[in-house]
Amino acid sequence: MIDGTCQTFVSDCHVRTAVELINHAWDPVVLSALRAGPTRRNDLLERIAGISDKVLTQALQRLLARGLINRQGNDERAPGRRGVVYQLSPLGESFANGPLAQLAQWAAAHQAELLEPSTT
Amino acid sequence: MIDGTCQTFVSDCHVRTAVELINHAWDPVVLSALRAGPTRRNDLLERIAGISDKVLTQALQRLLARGLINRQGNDERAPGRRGVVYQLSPLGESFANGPLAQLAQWAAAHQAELLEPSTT
DNA sequence: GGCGGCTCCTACCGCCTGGTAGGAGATCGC
DNA sequence: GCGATCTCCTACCAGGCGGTAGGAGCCGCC
Repeated sequence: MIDGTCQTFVSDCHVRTAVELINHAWDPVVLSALRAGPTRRNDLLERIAGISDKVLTQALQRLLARGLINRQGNDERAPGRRGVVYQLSPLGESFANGPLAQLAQWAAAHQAELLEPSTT
Repeated sequence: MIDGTCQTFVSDCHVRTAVELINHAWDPVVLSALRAGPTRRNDLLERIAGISDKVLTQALQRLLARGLINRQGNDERAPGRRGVVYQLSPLGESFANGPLAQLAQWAAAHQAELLEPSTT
């Protein structure tokens, strides 16, 4: 997907590129949680409140693969290693503090106007 | 979901609120396509390139239900009515031109740095 | 050594999104 | 009238995300 069909200024295929970054519902939440600084996996599990063990692992792997976060403490994923710490990469920081934060701000500002399809 | 647990400034639960707006991959694409102005359904089908008939209908319904777009030309959805035109509501405009556009801009600017998990 | 905590994996299952196919109803043009 | 076009719906299906459960391997503490 997302071929080079981008005649319009920015918002035709780049939207899809952007959407892929937040397609997995939990990824931006993890990203946002990491804005507080380097965090261990278990702390993320407690902080994020609602995320499951597996989903967090997958989200971290996706974000790692995308280069949005780094892990520190081990060269490879090793079970049991305790010093493992995840943190935002410069790219991830730029994303989390830029568009992601603005998205959240917009949602916060317009939350009242948003008609939720589920709220009858 | 998204209860009032929002002790952190903006980016804990508002992120989830925001994510719900773009959870359906095609919604922001449709929204972005509507930035060009009021458009008929069939024109959207051609313009968006890749969207299927059903998905467009569903996306339009979701966006309508959320108040992000309006339809003009009929009071109710009526099969066959030709004058039906969809356009951004003020809320949708604020979203499409604000955070969504910035998201796309960020994606455009950092596209090269994004390692895609699928690109080998 | 024994126990618990931490990280990570797998297998299974349910739900939802998106794709395909087909059709209904209405309008327009001939 | 008739066909073409447009809007919208339904049914079915594949794939993926997320949740649950269970377990493996390693570490630190007692």
